[in-house]
Amino acid sequence: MTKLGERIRQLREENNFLQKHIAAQLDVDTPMLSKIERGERRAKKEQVLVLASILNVPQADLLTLWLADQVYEIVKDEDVALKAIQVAEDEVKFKQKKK
Amino acid sequence: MTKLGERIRQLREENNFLQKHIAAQLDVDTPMLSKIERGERRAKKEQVLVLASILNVPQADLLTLWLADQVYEIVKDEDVALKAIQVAEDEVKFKQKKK
DNA sequence: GTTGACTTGTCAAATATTGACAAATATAAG
DNA sequence: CTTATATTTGTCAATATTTGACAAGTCAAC
Repeated sequence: MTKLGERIRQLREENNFLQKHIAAQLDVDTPMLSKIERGERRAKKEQVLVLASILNVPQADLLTLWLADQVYEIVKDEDVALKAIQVAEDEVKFKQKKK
Repeated sequence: MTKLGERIRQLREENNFLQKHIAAQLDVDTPMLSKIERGERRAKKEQVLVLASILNVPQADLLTLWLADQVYEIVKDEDVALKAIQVAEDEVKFKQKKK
């Protein structure tokens, strides 16, 4: 289960959309959307943006979940997961300052 | 430049080892080690463990940098980088609690 | 038992990553 | 300047991973 997939499904159901409907706009078949919702496949960034517009939420919201899923996937089985995330976070903060 | 690559080079120079020497123990050629040090190629996890033992530092230290590099690579160009990292961090913390 | 929504499994095609090599550059020594 | 050693750069085929598409499956409502 991915954060993004869960959120997409939640929003889709709130809006009473069928997978068929969303999938068509993403230009994939329903099995693919099903897999994205269940976290079996990763959406493309471009698809995340389209999803945000279909589901009427800010792009940043879904992009955040999309990235968070990828980060989590990398560290999830590691003892040093938290430490690694914090090192990366520090670097992001450092680079942002410089900008 | 990656955190891991910089650290490897630093440790290698502190110990006066040549790339040739380290590369042999990693079972790669020196161009490959050069690229790992400069962050042009990613080391395998197994190689990171060997590096820790060659360079006499705790495995966790290098693994942390190795993971942090990967996390940073994912989020580095994104506006929501920080938020995404924090979401992932929350999930790591949550899962750790459950264990 | 037919329909509609969704899921599962499989596969080849597209894409990305890897390791190896030759060649280039850099540095230092004689 | 020429040689020797260390490191870097560029390229390429081999390998691995990801992707999209399809057929077939489950499940629930009717």
